[in-house]
Amino acid sequence: TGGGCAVCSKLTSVAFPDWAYKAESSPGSRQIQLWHFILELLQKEEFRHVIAWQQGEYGEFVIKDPDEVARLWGRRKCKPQMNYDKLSRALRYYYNKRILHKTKGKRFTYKFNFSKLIIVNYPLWGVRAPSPPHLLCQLAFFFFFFFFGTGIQSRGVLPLGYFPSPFSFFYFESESC
DNA sequence: AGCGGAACGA
DNA sequence: TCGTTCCGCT
Repeated sequence: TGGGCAVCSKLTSVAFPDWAYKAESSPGSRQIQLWHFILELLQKEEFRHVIAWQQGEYGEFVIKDPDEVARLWGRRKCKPQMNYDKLSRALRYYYNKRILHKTKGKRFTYKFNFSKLIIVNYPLWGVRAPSPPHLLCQLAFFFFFFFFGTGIQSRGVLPLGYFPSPFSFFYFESESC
């Protein structure tokens, strides 16, 4: 069912669905989710040749090497039989959840719905890193995306590379298969 | 390449 | 619930 997060609700007066705030991949918590993993790869320069942000629109990314992304995802989930066909099916389930959508006409290109993702996840950020600077930054982003929504055109004001950094708290290198 | 139904499972 | 696996269709 819908569910709701007490902390989120206090900060925003809105109850979010379960998937939105149960974002942790920390020990004892739930497993990593695919869109976290995608964000993680996007964040690291060493994977630029595999997956990268697309210039032009915020949140849009291109999978340059589908086989490699699938291999990496399979390794993380201990699913050696993973391939792009299966991975892309998982991505397609995000369409209805409004986490992602497909950029039509552009091969291997998808776009994050950042307005939704960041709004629902930034309150969580405050729980984990409640220091004043973080809170301020978090609130700034919150209102930025609240008012500007998802269809923001990149004008070079905010470098694309800066974008995924707020998500770094999601990820913890770990685990072996 | 991309889509979405169906069965399945942890 | 979030994929994984498989697959027919476009």
